[in-house]
Amino acid sequence: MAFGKVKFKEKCIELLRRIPKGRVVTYAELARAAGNARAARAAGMTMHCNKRFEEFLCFKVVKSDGKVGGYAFGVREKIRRLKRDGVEVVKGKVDLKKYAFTFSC
DNA sequence: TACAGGGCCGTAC
DNA sequence: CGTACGGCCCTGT
Repeated sequence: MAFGKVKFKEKCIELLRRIPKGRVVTYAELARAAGNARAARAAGMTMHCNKRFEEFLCFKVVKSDGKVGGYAFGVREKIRRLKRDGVEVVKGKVDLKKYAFTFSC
């Protein structure tokens, strides 16, 4: 809302765009990179509300447990996009050990 | 300014 | 491994 501060939302977008192909990040990591490690919840909701990101990169964001979580267009679509990106999704979950990406890297 | 919603997280049992 | 509880945060009206 404020104009002076960098919106958490905008920050998330920037981060999402930095995610390499075939990689995913957790809401926690995203929120953390955005500035607040505890804003994981808000991070996901923020995207959902906007659901108009550059290319709906929100599909690259999953839960800390590896579950794909939710998606504005449906989990089904989210999984499809992840697979198309090279991320293997099994039982609605992703191997964070393989695809988890950190902005600190 | 205040309220409520929400795609969550981490811990505990 | 699954469910349950509480807590933290951001955005929109």
